[in-house]
Amino acid sequence: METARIAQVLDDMGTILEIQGENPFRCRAYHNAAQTLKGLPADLTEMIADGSLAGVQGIGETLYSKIVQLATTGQLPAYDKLRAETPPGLLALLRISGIGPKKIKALHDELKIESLADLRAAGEAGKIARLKGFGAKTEANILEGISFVETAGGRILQHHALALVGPILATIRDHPGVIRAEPCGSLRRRAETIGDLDVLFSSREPGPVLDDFVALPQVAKILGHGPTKASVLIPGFKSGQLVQCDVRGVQDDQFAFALHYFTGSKAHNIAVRKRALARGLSLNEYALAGESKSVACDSEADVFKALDLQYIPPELREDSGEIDAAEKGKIPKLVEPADLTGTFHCHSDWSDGEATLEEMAEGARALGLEYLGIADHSRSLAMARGLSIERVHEQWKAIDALNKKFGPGFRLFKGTECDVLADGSLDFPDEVLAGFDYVVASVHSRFKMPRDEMTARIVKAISNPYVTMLGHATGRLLLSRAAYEVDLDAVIDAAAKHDVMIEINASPYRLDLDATHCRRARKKGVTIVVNPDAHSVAGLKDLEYGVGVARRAWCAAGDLFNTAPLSEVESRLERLRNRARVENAEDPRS
DNA sequence: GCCGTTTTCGGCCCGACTGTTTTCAGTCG
Repeated sequence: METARIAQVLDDMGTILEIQGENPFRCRAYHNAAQTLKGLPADLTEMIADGSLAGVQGIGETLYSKIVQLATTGQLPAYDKLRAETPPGLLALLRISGIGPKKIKALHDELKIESLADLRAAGEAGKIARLKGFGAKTEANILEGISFVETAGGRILQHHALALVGPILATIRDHPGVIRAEPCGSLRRRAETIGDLDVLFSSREPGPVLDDFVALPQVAKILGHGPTKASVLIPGFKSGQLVQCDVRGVQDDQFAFALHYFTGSKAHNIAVRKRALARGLSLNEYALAGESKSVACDSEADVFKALDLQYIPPELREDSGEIDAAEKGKIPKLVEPADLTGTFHCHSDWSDGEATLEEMAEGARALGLEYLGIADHSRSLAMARGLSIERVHEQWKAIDALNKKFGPGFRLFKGTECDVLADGSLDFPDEVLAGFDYVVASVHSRFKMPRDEMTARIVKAISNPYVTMLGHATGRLLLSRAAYEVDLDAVIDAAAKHDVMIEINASPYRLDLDATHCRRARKKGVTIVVNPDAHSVAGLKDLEYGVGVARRAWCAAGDLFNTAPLSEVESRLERLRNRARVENAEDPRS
């Protein structure tokens, strides 16, 4: 069974145990193990084989054997038993804000509620308000919560979250009483998608700032409003969608602690708190203090330092080895947007892009890049106006002319986003591929292929010596289309073997390869390249989202191909092309 | 269910806010 699926099973088990009223720490152990599995440093199967899984913190004897059983047989009787005991509809009730395991258990025990539909019926009949511990308000909130999960809820994409939080942050920063304000939460950690928006500010008097915040015109509903914290719903980008925004105010000498606390992740916070406790200190969102003393910190770096840790950037705070690394001073200097020297996977109006070659080049120069690779679609992708071989030759001439015009100092590269056909062959013959400076191989068709076939297809494409890099490795569209079935570890191994780079597709709709696999690919020696998949000049700016993924994957500037100066990029591409020529010359078929 | 240089039992992160209470449980982050 897939690691992600195993994590899901453990998560569900923890939740069912909660609803059954089990010891909360036992439940948490399941949730923690699920979290740990998602951030595992290597392939689960390998870690079972080499015994390293047994040493992982938080996975004891019991969970170890359950995980191994799931991984090898795909079955777990204990899970089947739990599911049989608990109506499946009960888990869905957790999505209602304000409803937790205790309330679900009470509703199930007292009213025989087994689904959202049951809950709605009970609420409309006024039965919920009569239960002990419930009341009229709770009943109204539950009914509202049901319509919320059915229509408005759900996560949002990073660029949408930024667009929503921008005006709120600006309003708060403009408030005369505000000293500092920052977005935190998953947005600051640059998570792939964002659940809700979190903003922290410092002020001697937070109350009036919050009063102004909840009075903002975009606020559709106030969920809570106290002297230091307020939660509201604001309209998102899909019609009817509402997004939760939480704002917290603290005193300025508390800001560093609060910023760390509200940035999370939860797992990271727990681990850091435990570390504080081991040093006789207690860490919360206001202070780091022991019995007799309190440690003043003006920045997060001070907080980490007080715990004998190197500064840990928000992107690494997932409790996936960062605390160990920080203790040993092994946190890398993460890549930054300014480190990028150019990028490769971009489209022009020769295929489905909006801008001309020259406009794209000027856009890249305006961002301070030294080179830009144009990789328009190949001939099979008619829908995206894929280029015929004839058009490819014409485009090369156009690029040559532009490069002559630009002179030294900037260069357009001739690339192609070449379709990987169903059998793993490429959409252009080798003699055409040989004329490009580089080749991005991407899958755009037959997404429903069985896993083995899809893996073999991509591995075969990667083994073509003309392929320079693999485009959007899983084809996923965040929040709208699942990844195709593929064994990414096999793909990563093949990329390492054939010296093929793997792209981080920086489009906020894709972010593909993801950070977890990207980190694994790096460990196996695969070179990473951040590409915006830009279809317009504005799309080039998506590079920053790709850098976010690279940072979450622990990448330093040197781990990426497109941080090297133009001359080095040219010579490496040249070397890779020569490799292809030599291999083909040795091939008895040619 | 996990864990251990105050250890093999007895802990396990902690505070704000809400709604139900009449001092607190549940939920959330």
